[in-house]
Amino acid sequence: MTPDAAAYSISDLAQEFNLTTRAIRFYEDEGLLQPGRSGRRRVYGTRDRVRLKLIVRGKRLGFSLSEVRDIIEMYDLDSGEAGQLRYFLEQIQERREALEQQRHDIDLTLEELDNIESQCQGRLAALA
Amino acid sequence: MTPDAAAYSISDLAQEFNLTTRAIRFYEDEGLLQPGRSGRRRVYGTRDRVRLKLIVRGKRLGFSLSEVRDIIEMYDLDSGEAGQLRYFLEQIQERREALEQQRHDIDLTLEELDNIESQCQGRLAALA
DNA sequence: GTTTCCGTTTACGTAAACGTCAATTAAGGC
DNA sequence: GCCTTAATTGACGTTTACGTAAACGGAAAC
Repeated sequence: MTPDAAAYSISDLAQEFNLTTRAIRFYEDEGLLQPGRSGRRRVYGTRDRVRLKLIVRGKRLGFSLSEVRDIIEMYDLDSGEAGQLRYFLEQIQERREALEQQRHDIDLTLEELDNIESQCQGRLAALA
Repeated sequence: MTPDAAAYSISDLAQEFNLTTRAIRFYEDEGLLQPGRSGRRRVYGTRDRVRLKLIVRGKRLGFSLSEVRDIIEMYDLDSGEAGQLRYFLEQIQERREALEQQRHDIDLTLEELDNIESQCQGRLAALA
């Protein structure tokens, strides 16, 4: 008994992740999802749900779909070959550096927002 | 004497920020930059350099150019009106929340990268 | 004085990520 | 049986963010 009995329709997932069904089908065309079929209808399982979660998170981080695909493929590593593994490790390191750069950018931007906010507050107070 | 004597050519900035001149002109078309002219040639000052820095940072964070424009406009607040100020404060809060969400996403992704890396390392060690 | 090198302008091209029909199908409600 | 509603497929349209090619301008090198 697999605990993977969960099944979702396309609109279930569209609602949950605030996406359009068109977008979800598009992700499938791009090879990011592989739902089953019940007749002609798509049936999504836990695996695809997890992938969708990765997709929307990736999008929030500004990743392109092909970058998201790269990341997803990292999760699916069944390549036992050493060369592949080393390559993966490189990729992981690159991603990590990019993400740390992003976090730094975020911190800078947040600081600047603080400054701007202070100025706004100051002016607002001056109008009182 | 303003300390704003700094002047850059388009290719200076292109090189510094690793952009094409085409991109920089495009940003000007979009109203994000307002270089001066010496004859027909564009001359960029400190102000535009700062803006370019904001642009590339914004792009690293996945912002669209119009979102970057919104942010840049926040820096240029000379609106003394209270309504405007309150509106700005709202915008700032929205941005802040989005950025904090991003940072959370980054942390999640970094954790997962750690897991994947461990698995990779493990398999690699198993091959030795 | 002409080659060389930037820079400019204009315009068309393009890839990514969907949106938006339109036509069709299948399933459920009554 | 019919109607509504959700889902599918296919095709074309759209926006963003530039790329690329063509044709010209001016200044500097030689």
